[in-house]
Formats: sequence, C-alpha cells, structure tokens
Amino acid sequence: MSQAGKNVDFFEQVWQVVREIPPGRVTSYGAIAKALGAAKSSRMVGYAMNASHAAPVDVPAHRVVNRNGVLTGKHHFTDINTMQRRLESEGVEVIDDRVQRFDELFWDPLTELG
DNA sequence: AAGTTGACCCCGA
DNA sequence: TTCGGGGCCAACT
Repeated sequence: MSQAGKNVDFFEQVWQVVREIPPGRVTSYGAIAKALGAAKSSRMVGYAMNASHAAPVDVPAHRVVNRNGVLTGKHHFTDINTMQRRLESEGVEVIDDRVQRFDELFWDPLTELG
C-alpha cells in the first residue's frame, strides 16, 4: 500500500481527523495531536492546517482552535472574519475571537473516534 | 547544510 | 492571578 518512502503523511492524518469533526463542534490542536499519538507535536498540527490549502478535499480548519478556545488561526484564513463567520454559521457563538461554551462544544477525537 | 520559524502546550515564579 | 520561558517536531529559507 505504502509506496517506497512515502507512507501516510502527517498532514493527511491531521486533515482526516479534522474532517471527522461534526458541524457545530470544535476541537483543539493538542487533542488532534494526542489522537494521532503525537501529543508533543501539537505545533505540527497547526502547521498541517497551514498546508490545508493543499488538501485534496475541504478541511474545516475553522473548527480547530487552541486549547484555550481562541481562534488563533483566524489570521491565516482568506479573510480574518472568515473563521469566525463560518463558526457562527454553524451555530457556534464566538465573542472576542473566543468560542463560547467551548467545554460543551468541545469534540474530543480520542473519545468520539474511540 | 544549518538555522529559524510556527494556526501550540505545559510548568514555574 | 498574570507573566515568562522552555520544549517539541517538521517544514521552510
């Protein structure tokens, strides 16, 4: 399956988890990293998001925030208001770049996926 | 080839 | 409680 020297890319794994995030829910970079077994590579998750533009399919990167529930990556979207606007479109209340009721809307891949 | 960066997280003062 | 620094791994220059 895996071609020589070309196993599953770390980015692709991240994207796959992000795609599993249901609408109206949010998760954190650390949670995704932990789900992939790389809790220490939480930074790489964010880096993978930066490359999400090259993703073969749509990646709801707006549903990924930091562990504080803050839209840290909003600045990387096409427009600064894109991330917040998309979240609000899904019913997620965002005030001052922070997801309200983050603990309730939090979607843990480890728990939900298994 | 080596150094720097980064959509983060954790801990100590 | 708020503030600061270190760690971590991979990609980028």
